[in-house]
Amino acid sequence: MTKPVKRPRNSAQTKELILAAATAEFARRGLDGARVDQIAKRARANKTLIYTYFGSKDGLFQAVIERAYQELRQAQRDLIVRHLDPDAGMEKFVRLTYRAFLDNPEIIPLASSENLHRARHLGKSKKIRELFDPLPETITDLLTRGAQEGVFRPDIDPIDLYVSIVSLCSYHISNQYSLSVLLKTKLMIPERRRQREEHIVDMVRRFVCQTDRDAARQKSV
Amino acid sequence: MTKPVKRPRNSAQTKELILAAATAEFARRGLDGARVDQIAKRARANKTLIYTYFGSKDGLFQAVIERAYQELRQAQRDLIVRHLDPDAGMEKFVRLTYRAFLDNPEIIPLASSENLHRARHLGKSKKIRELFDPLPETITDLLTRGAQEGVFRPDIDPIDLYVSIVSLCSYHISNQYSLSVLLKTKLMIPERRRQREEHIVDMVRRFVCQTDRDAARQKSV
Amino acid sequence: MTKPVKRPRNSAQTKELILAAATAEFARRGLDGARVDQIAKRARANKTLIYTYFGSKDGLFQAVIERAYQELRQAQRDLIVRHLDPDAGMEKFVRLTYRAFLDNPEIIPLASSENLHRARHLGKSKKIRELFDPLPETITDLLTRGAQEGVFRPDIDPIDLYVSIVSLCSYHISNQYSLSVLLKTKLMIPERRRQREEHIVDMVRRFVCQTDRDAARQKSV
Amino acid sequence: MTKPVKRPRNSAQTKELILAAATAEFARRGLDGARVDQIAKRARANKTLIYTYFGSKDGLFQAVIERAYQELRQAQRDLIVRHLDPDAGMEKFVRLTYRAFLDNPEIIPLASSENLHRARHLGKSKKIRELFDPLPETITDLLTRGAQEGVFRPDIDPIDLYVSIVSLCSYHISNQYSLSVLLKTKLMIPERRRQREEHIVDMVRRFVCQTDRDAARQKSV
DNA sequence: GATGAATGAGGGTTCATTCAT
DNA sequence: TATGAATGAACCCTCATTCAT
Repeated sequence: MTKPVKRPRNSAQTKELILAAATAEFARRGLDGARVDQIAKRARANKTLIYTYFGSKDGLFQAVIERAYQELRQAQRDLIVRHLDPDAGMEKFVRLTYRAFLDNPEIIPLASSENLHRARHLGKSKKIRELFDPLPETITDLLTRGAQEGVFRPDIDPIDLYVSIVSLCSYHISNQYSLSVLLKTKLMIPERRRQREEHIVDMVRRFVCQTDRDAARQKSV
Repeated sequence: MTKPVKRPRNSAQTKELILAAATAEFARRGLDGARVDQIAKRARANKTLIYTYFGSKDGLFQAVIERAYQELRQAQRDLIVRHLDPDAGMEKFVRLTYRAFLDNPEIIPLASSENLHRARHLGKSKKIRELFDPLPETITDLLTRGAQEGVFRPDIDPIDLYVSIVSLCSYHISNQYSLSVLLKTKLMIPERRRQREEHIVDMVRRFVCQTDRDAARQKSV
Repeated sequence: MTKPVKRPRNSAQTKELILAAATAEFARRGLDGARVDQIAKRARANKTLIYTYFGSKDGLFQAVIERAYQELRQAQRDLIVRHLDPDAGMEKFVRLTYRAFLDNPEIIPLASSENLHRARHLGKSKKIRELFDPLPETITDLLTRGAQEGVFRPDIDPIDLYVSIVSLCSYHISNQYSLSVLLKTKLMIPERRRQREEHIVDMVRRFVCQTDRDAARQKSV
Repeated sequence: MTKPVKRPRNSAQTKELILAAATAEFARRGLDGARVDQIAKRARANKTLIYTYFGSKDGLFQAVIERAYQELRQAQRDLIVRHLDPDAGMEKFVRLTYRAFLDNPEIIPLASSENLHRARHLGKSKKIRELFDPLPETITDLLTRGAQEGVFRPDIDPIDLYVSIVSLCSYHISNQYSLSVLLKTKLMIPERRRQREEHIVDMVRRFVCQTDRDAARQKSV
C-alpha cells in the first residue's frame, strides 16, 4: 500500500506556493485579517513550513509585499519611455502605470494594509527602496526633455506629478467598493475602466503640456 | 489617596467618548487590528458599555464610519460652490475637498479598512448613501455652467472628474508612509502639503478649462 | 406633558410579576441557562428590583421553586383520599398526582435543574420540607386501610410506591423530547396523554391490589 | 525540579481524555453550567484541542451524549431477552435496564440537560436514533410471546410499558436529591437500591402478567 | 524537509451584580 | 420605590507559534 504522495519535496516550489497563497490572503483580508491557517490550507502546505521559510506572519507579509512591489515595478517598465519623445513618452508612462496596477491588483490592498502599519515592512527592505530609485529620474527626464522641446511646461514638480499619476491610477481601484456605494456607479466594469484610462491620460497631458497662454506668459517673463 | 474620578452617569457623553476612542483606534489600526479592550481603555469606559451601546465591534465600526463620513461631508460644504462662478467654484470645490480630508484625517484609514471589507458597513447605511446624493449634482452644475459660459470644456464626465479630485486629494495621505519610503520624500510636511494643494488645483483647472486649441476644434465641429 | 406611567408602585404585584417571569424562564432554560436580564424584561420590571426583592439570581430561583412546589402540593390535594375507600382512594391519588404535574408543568424542568444542583435550594427551605410531611402518611394510610380490608397486599413500601407513582407521572414529561426522538413517538399529544394516565392507574392498581394468588400465599403463611 | 510530564502526542488518547472529562463535567453541571476551561483542566489538555477535535462546546456535548447513549444501549443488552421465555425475559429486561443506568450514571443528568435543550443534539444524531430502533421490537417480542403462552395479558402497549420501565429505573436516580429532601430518605444507599430493583421487577411483572381474574374476563369475552 | 499535535496568550462577548440618581 | 448606567469577572473561542516525531 503506497501512501499518497502529497507533493515532491521541493522547497522552492513550496515556498512559491506559500507566497502565492499569502499574497492572495493578505490582499483579500489585510495583514491583520489574514489567517496563517488559511494561508497554509490555500497553499496545501503545512503550517510549520511557513515558519521554517519565513520566520513569522510578519516575515511572510514582508516577503509578500517585497515580491508584489517587485512585480509592480517590472510591469511598469518605465525605462522604456526614456527612448520616446516626451509627449508620447508621458502618455506611455501613464498607460504603463495604469496597466501595472490592473495586472497586479493585489498590490493595492497590500499597500493599503502596509500603510495602515505605517510602512513598517517596506522601511526594512533596502531591495524595494532601490527598486524605486530610477523612477523620479524617469519623470524628470521626460519633463526636462519636454520642456526643452517647448511642449511641456518648464516648472513641473516631478514628485507631485508622479504622486498624481499614481493617485489617479489606483485610488478608484483601492476604493472601488466605497466609491460604488457613494457614487452609485460601478467603477471597475470594463467600459468604465477604459474610459478612466483615457481620462487619466488626458488629465496628465493637459497638465504637463504647454498651452498658448502658458507660452505667452512664459515669454513675457 | 484620591479615589479615581468616575465618569458621571451620562450615557450620551459615554457614547460619545467611546465613539471618539473607537474612531482613533480604528483609524490607527483598522477594523481587524483594533482591540475592543484598547478602545474601552482609551474611552475610560467599561468594555461592556460598547456592547450596550453599539452591539458589537462591527456595530461600533459602522457607527464610526457613519459619523466620519458625515463629518467629512459637512466639512466639504460643496453646496457653497453653486453660488460661485464656475471657475472660482471649481477651485473652491477642490480646496474644500482637500481641506475636508486634512481636517478629518481619520476618514482616510477608515475608508481603507472599509474597502478591505468591501464596503460591507457602508452598504448597510442608507444615511451615508443619502449624504452623497447631492455631490454629483454639484459637479454637474459647475461643469454645465462652465460649459455654457465657454470657460469649461463641454464633454467632461462628472464622475470621472470627482473620482480624480478625490484621488488627488487623498491618495498621498492614505499612502503617505509607503510613498515616503519609495520616493524618499516626506509628503505631509506643511510646506509640501501647501504645494500639493496648489498642484491639485492647477491640475483640475487645466483639465476642465477650455484652451484656445479646444475652442478652435470645437468651433470647427 | 405627562410621563407615561409604567406601572403603579405596587411592590407585591411587581414581585409577583417577577416571580412569574422567573418561573417561566427557569423552567425553559434551567438555572444556569436563564438570564436575569431576560427575566426582568419578561416581567417588565427593572433588573435592580430582582436584587431588591430576591437578593440574587440564586435567591430568585429559590423563591421560584418554593412557590412551584407549593402549588404542586396544592394541586395534588392528597388529603382528599383519606376519606375515600382504599381502592378508589389510590386511583384518585394517582390521578391527582398526574394532573398536578400536567397543570403545573414548570415544576418538572425546575426540579430537573434543582437536581442538577443537588437540591441545594430545596435543602435550605424548611417550608418545602414541611409541605411534604403529610405525603408518606397519606400513602401509608391508604395502604394500611387497604390491607386491613384485604384489598391491598400488606407488604408494600409506601416510599417505593410513591416514588414509582411520581416516576410514572412525570418522567415522560420531563424527558418528552429525548423520548420522542428515541422512540419516534410524540408522548405529549392529548390522546397519548390520556392513554398514559389510564396506563399508570392500571399499573399502580395491579401493583397494590391483592390477587387470588397473593391471598392464597398469604393464607399459607 | 522535575519538568511537568507532558502527554505524549496521541490525538486519539487526547480526544478520549477530553470526552471523559467532558462527560463528567456535563453530567455534573449540565450543558450550561459546565465550563470549557474546567473540562480542559480535568482532561489535562489544552483548551484549544477541544475546539480542534469537537468544534465547539455544543459539538463536544453532542459527542458526549452520543457516546453516553451508545454505552447505555450496550449495557442494556436487550437482545439477550429474545432467547428467554417471556416471564424470565421481562424480568431480565427490567434488571438489565436498571443496571444499565446504575453502571452509566452520567446518562441521567446528561439526558436531563438534553431535555432542557429540547433534545436539540439528539435530534441531529442519526447514529443514536438507529441505536434505539430495535428496542420497541424487543418489548413487542416479549409481550407477544407472553400473550401467546397465556402468561401475559394481550393488550399491553409496548411503548407505554417501556416508558414506564425507564421511568421506574431512572427517575429516583435523576431526582435523588430532591426526593431525599422531600421524602427524608436517601434513595441511593445500596440497601435501598437493591430494594428498589426488586420493587420495579415486581411492579412490572404484576403489570404484564395475566391474573386469574384477567383470564376469567378474557374468556367471557 | 515535512507533519500533526499541542500551547498560551489574548479576542470578542456575556453576565450577574452594583451604583447613583 | 424605581431606574438607567456602569462594572469586573468570566466565558467561549481563535490565533500565531512551537514541539515532537
